Amino acid sequence: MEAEYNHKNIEAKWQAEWENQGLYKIADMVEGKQNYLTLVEFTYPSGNLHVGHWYAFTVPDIFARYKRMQGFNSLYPMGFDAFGLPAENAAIKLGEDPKTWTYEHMNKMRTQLCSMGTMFDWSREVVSCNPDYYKWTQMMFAKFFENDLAYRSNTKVNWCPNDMTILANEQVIDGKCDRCGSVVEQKNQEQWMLRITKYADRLIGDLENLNWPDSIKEAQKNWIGRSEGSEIGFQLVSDLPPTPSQGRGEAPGYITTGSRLYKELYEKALEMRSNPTQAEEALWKELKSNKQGVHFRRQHIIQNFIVDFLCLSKNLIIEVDGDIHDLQKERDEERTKILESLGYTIIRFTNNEVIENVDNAVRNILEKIKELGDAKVLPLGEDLGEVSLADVKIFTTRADTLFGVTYAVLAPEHSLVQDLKEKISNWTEVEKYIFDTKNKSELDRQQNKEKTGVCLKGIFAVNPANNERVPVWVADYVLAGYGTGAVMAVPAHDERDFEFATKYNLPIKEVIEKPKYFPDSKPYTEYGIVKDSISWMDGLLSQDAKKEIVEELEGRGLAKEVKTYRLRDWGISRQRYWGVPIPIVYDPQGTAHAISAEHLPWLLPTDVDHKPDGTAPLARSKELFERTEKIFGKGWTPEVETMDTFVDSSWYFYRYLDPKNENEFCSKKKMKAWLPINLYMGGAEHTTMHLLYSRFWTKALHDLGMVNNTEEFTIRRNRGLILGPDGEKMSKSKGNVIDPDEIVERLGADTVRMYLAFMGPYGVTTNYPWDPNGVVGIRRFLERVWRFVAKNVSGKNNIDEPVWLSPAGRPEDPRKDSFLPETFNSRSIHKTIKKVTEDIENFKFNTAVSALMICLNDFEKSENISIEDIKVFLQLLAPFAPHMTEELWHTLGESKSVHLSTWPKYDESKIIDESFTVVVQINGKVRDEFIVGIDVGEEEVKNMALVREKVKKWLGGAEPKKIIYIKNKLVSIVV
RNA sequence: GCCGGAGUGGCGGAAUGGUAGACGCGCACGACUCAAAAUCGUGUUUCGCAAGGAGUGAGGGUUCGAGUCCCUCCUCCGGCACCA
Repeated sequence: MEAEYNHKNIEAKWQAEWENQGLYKIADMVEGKQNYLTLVEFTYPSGNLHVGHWYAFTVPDIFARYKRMQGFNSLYPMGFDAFGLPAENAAIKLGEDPKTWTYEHMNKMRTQLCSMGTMFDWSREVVSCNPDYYKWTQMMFAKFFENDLAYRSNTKVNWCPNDMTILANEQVIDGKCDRCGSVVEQKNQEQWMLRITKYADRLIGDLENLNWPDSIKEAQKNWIGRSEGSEIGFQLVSDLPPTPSQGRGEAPGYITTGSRLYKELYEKALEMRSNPTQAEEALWKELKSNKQGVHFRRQHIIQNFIVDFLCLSKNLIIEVDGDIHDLQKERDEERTKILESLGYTIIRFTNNEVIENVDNAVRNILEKIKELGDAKVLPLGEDLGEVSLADVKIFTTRADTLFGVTYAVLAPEHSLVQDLKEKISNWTEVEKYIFDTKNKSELDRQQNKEKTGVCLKGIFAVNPANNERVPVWVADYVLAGYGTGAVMAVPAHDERDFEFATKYNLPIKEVIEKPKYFPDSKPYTEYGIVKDSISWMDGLLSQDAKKEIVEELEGRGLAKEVKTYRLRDWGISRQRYWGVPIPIVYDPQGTAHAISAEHLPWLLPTDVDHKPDGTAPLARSKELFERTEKIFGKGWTPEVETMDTFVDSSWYFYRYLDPKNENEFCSKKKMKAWLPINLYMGGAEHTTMHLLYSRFWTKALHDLGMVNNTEEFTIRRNRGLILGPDGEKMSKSKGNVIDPDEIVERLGADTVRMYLAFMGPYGVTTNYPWDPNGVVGIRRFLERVWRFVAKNVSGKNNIDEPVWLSPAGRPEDPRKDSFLPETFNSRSIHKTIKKVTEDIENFKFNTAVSALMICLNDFEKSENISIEDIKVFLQLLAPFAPHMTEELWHTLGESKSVHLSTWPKYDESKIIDESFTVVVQINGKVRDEFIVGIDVGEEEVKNMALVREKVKKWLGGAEPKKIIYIKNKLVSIVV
């Protein structure tokens, strides 16, 4: 045995030897062994291994090796996610063919990966760009198509102008392309979609039983974004002049809007607001700066009343004198003129009446209406005999605020906007607004959140709860893709609506108490008292109120409870070359047909210039078109788009189980043997992408009868990143990149593996900085192990007889009690077995390494260590440092691989200490400690504590009130 | 803003409600050496000569006892975000 640890020789030697032996070739089934599948995400053949790869692959390898030694038939597979943009872009840059580039880099990376000393079973390698792999990707897509899980749709898509392709929502980060960072544009385009939304509920529900971190579960739920609410029908009406003779006539009560009068007054009010006096301006300012301004709110409500009550009747105007703010006075003359010319009566309340108590003011108003007797108010839509132009469904989770609606908003893309353009008097303005919004990039939308919108003049929406007529706006703060693309705006209870209403001077109406009226029931609103501080999204309104309102409207067919999702269907079309061709052909009429299994794989053509120009390169393939016509007939054309690579990675793990199968993507038998996957370790960046897609894929395959399970990833743990020594993300520009090849060359793969395991707990998303000194510390440890074995073992490696390394410590009969000699070290090794085993189970590789270090420290201090103990130690170290331990294992006379040996078991009786340190606390502070034997009883220990000098001193003669004894730990004395 | 997670020495990090700082790095001193490196040994939260005191982001609370449990707040990291 060499005196010095030479990692280069050892690692090269054993990697070759293992390869020779086929040590890591794992059978599908082994008699008497349970299968255990440890999965890590297969890798992109970027062409160069970085520290991140080492962290991702070598630490889970420790786990897989440990499981194997524990007696499991442990599989740890690897493959290449070989289609996709980076490879393609790199190839283009170098003027190469993506295929050549990819295969070259895969070869290079395979060699690099082998240098890690992992137990990857390369006989099961999966390469997503191989036709015998993507054949199955295509087959699955075709099945999805036939079962309405794949469809073509013209939607707004995220377009990356640099990569010249569509991106999925998941691939847009902060409005930028997640690959190249370009600002993503919005574009309308046809593309292939997968109906992941159909699985939204199951994707949420099935999270329940997965052993995944809560953070991932929450993130997925969040991403899917289910919210439960109601869809409520609002009628859209035009503003035809009123026809007083029609309608319900006698029903007394409160109405607000409707009729030409409303229109006139509403517009007048708007004008007032858009062209305010100084006093009004001051008020708006106050509103904007002090959202909870009571003073304002009061006044504001009054103002709303003014607007509303202005419209109370055909011949009655009720007005609150607002001269305290100089608001109304100024306008009085003008308004009175208009009103009187229309033949209205004006009733005026003094400002004091209102300001003192708004509630009373309201009541007074109502009283006065009653007194007048003939003040008749007609519900809109009925009395006017207006024709409904259209129904618009809005989505809300706050149906309880229905009585606070003061306007409605349609998304600019909403189809009704186009449908009603004849009725919209300011169409030019509206059209321009829509055009402008369309051209906003995703980034613009996200960064510039100043609300904008245009009123659809000539159209009103009718609130079904109270038949109130409210104006309709288009605004891009309402998203076309969410809910129904239309909302009811309740500025008093929604911050966004509030902001918008404030900007455009729209009324704000607060619903304070449970609303009590519908057109058919008690006809007034309880506005209640405005409290001093009410927040915007207050929780004042109960679930009951919500339920009541929705039920009432449901009864009239105007509402229904619905669930809506943030999740969009998955757009998989890519206008790029290096991907799976979508297996669809179009007949001469343009109807899409899935390509049947006999023609799969539907090969990626090679006769194209694949430089991206925004159109699909496959469209330029003569061969592809000829092939299509040849097989399907004249006039048939191929689909020219390729698939998102997340499709490839959605099912790759199935293929590991049956990589050579030509008839099925994976036999059911093999699935049954290996699935579900026991452990899936990977990067946090896949939380709402790969992990979600893949779960969907499995469920879809399951529903099509193609796989057994609905979830395949039993345990998932996300890992963090390895940062540069400066604590920053590694990047060339920062010059903090650690090159693993260089470190492996200098210190060895075992050192790097073990250092990565030692950095901190695995399976949490903490990022750890690479410490160049820290890694040397691990190297030192391995050298110490080497020297320790070399020093003690030379010439004494007879494995039949436990060898006592120090003659002085040799006992009479080393096998008296067990096959392991009874020594201090025996206890030490048993403790270490326990600790390392438990820590690996919990992915706490760092403390497992620490336990091994402590064990070696003990060994070095000790006089006599048996060969058996050393061997156990090597076994425990083997998953971490597979090469070195293999070498030493053989040095100790073993002929079979240490990695095939059985994980040692500890003996509980060997771990128990004979004595322990009792800590004495007095009033919670540690004052003394002493050692007692394991079998000393509670009373005795307490008494021993009480008579100790230090304890007496601290007690100062005081009588203990209470003495608490914790077995084998402490005595706590309370005075 | 919402949802997760985390705040412990100079650093990475340890601690079933029971001696805070295991293990490693770094640093200091010592041994070996002509010397250096390597290696080995000793020490290393902080204030204090000591006895002793303080100490796990801040402030409260529960407890004989809190890094750990509860409440309020602050900071950092990750995810989502005009989602009605």
